[in-house]
Amino acid sequence: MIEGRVRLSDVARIAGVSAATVSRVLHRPDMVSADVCERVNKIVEELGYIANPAAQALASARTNVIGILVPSLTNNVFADVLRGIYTIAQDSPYDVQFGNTRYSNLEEENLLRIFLNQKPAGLIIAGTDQSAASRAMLAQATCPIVQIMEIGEDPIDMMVGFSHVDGAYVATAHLVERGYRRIAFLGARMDPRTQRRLQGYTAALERAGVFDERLIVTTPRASTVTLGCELLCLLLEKDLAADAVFCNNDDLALGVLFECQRRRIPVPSRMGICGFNDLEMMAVANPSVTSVKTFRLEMGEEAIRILIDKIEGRPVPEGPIDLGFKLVARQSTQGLAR
Amino acid sequence: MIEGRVRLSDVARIAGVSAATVSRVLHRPDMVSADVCERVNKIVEELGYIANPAAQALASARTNVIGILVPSLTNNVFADVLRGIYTIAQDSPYDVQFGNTRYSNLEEENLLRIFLNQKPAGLIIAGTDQSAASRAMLAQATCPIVQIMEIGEDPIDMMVGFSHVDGAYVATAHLVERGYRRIAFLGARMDPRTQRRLQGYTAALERAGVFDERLIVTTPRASTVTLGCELLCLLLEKDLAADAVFCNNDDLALGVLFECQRRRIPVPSRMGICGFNDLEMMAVANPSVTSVKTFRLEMGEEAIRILIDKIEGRPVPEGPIDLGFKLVARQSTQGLAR
DNA sequence: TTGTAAGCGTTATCAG
DNA sequence: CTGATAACGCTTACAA
Repeated sequence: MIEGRVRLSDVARIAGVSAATVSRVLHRPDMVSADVCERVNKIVEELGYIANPAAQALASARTNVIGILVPSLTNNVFADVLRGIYTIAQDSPYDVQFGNTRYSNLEEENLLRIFLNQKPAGLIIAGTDQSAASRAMLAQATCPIVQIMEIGEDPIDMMVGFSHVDGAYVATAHLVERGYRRIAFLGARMDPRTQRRLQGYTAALERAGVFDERLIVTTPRASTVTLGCELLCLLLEKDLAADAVFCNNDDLALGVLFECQRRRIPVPSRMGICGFNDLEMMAVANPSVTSVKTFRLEMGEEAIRILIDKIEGRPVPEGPIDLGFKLVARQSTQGLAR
Repeated sequence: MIEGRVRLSDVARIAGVSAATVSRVLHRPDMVSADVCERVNKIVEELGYIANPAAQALASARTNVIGILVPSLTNNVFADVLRGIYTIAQDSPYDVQFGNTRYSNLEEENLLRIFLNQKPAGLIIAGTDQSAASRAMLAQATCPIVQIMEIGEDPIDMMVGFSHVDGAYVATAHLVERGYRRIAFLGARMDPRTQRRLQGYTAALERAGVFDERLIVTTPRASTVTLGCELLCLLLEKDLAADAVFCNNDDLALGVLFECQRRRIPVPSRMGICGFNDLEMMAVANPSVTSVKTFRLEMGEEAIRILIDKIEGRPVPEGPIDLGFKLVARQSTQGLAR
């Protein structure tokens, strides 16, 4: 038994070869004769040798770390994206390391500095609204980078997402098409993606000639179901004869549904409700709630897939990858009572 | 301007001191004269020097990484715990690194091997049901370890959690006390903590003399709101005159509520519903849903707090830390119609 | 209080 | 195809 950790040199000594050879067996087996390869592998196995990542990183000036920068780790939406990333990363030689920017450009810069300092193999970063400082750091980075969640102007490198403006536009147009006219917007957090949804909402209503700015109710607070209840209360207090709400996300929509039930406001005959993201529960709520399905899992999977492809020198699709969205019309927007 | 990354030696050269001194300024400022200290710090600042973590780890044979091993990163419950951990870790010199064991002992072993190989500063691991192999590895580890989520027998090192058996017992006893008699158990995933909740449920009903094994409906699938609907359907199909359900968690409970609404089964007058964890939305559902509040954020915070205390040699509480739980009775268990 | 110098465990260059 | 040997950037006795 070897005292302490098993090192490369231990494997080498026991296999009767040099450390360099063991290293080659592990990284470039094609450069080593088959029998040496096999013998070394057996000993690696027997000894349970695991490379010291610090030494590897130091010697090779690179790591197998893929850094992920998102504004929240726990929010349903990002949780799904992370799950997608994780799924693919599991079967790859890369370790993912998550950083939580907490919706702050400053925190993003700090994390970026730390991550980049580790010479990561690649980087995934949420959104397209990085600060100038972050942009500068990213521009200097030598590793591939994928921006996720949105599709936008001048990608830093690669990009996979969808148009929040269009998603909101389609949802709002659907409400108009179902006969709703006094359509409110309920928004929480008001991060860049929420702002874009507000844009889409506005565009759709202006096009239909029924836009009324007073129907927009927002808050910087993080969205929760409870907050959905509260925002609906705020809206109703304004007494603007709202007959539908487009919610920035499904948590709010569910809260609106609960609050309507509590106030005996019939959904959808007196109040239409549309959410965003299409969380699993929207389909089974009662009434079921219309939402805009987004492909969060797929976004994570695709992002890390093309990132790894690029890291390993394989060809990747040209230009931003638009995963789109899908309006899922359900009971909650079936139209007003006639 | 220095080409490439700024190294310790660059700082040393410009400050006119040795590399060792710079290292001391950064780690043991008390060993260095005040003015040298100040001068070095200024240059570190100016140059934007950030230590190469790989070199640090290699030279010092330790890291500032705290490893976190949980069965899921996205499940609401763990998401909250992780958030608590993150909050505290942010203001510490430690980096947290998450590992997802996906409810598998085997994956846990593999991750443990990888983590331990990095000589982490500390480890947080969910649950008390580690495999023999994992236990052995943990026993050999030289860093402090905190087991979270549960309180149980022979802690490996430190422990912070609560009793799932007791939580379920109290919830079930509450249903009995409110007059329900045909109380079903709906459980998903059936991980160790769910099993213990089932134990508590069973104990409470046996004590009340109303235990009926046929009322237990479980599935290995992961819990979702949709699954709550499905499990209730399964239960009702059995035609056992169930008059209440204790759900393994709040997702299921919400699904049960929706399904009851759909089937026009009045809650709570014909069907009582109790969840577990007390997610934010339970309070605003309609009717509001009774649940067992658990202190997930606090669990994460406390776990990493005592871990860091121990790492840094400060005294830590003796024995497991029981954070308890709290039954929150709401409309959904107000009793049967008389 | 400060500097010198020897590693830490790999990888990579260059011969052979 | 394989083996020496010199980095990689930092920490830490040990000396001064």
